[in-house]
Amino acid sequence: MRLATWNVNSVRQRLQHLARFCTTAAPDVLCLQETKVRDADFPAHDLRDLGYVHQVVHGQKGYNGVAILSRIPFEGEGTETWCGRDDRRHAFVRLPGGIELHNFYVPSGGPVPDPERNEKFAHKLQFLTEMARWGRRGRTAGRRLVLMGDLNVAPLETDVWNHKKLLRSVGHTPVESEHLQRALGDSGLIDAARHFVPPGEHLYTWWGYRFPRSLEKNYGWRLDHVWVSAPLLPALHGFRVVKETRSWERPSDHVPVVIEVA
DNA sequence: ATGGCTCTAACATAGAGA
Repeated sequence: MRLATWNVNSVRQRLQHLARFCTTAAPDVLCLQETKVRDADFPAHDLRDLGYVHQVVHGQKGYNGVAILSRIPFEGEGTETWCGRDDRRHAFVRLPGGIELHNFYVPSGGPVPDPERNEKFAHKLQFLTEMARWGRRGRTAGRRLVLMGDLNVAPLETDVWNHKKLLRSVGHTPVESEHLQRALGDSGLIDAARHFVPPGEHLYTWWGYRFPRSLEKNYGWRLDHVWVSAPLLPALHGFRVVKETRSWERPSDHVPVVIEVA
């Protein structure tokens, strides 16, 4: 079974790219973030035509929004809200074989990495704290679980193109990295990317629009993550960042991440 | 210290992304 995650930065703007990606990479299940559309306007038919007839859609007008698209029937599905808000940032399904798949979109955190001065940064830290608590509740022990999505934190030095330069930039501050690593550690989940790509090697999934020629200069960040539980690790056979989508015409700033689970 | 670019909502520009 092939699972993918992709922050598409508007599902309606990215339909051609989704068709191209799904035709070539052929994921069985695809987690989307930043769909930016209310459920009534979600392009369900276009995605059904690509073979993704099973869909969990959890969106809102203009911002946020997650969806899980699948060729494989779900055995269960749901959504959750976080930090006492109605933001659409989390959906999950149960797949055949008892695999629990969670799709997350963590808040970006605004421009200033100070929770006293920036409410969005405080919200981000609170979200990561709630994630750590959520993962701890015996949710992962002995279970076949995959957590994937745009977690909006690049926790390792090699997860950004210039560690020293970006230490005070939101997404790579020590407090965010600590929060993310705590959520990972407390959950007992394994960072699938770093299972395949050693921590000493640079690895990115996002190249910003605003920095001139960020892709050509490879000024990237690893913001999109896949975590798997220990019982699934023997079945985890492949990991790939599909960087080429970033050079397609009018791309998302994020690229897909794909794993294979036997 | 700031903005760079892209998208949405709604029709000119402002907010969000990270």
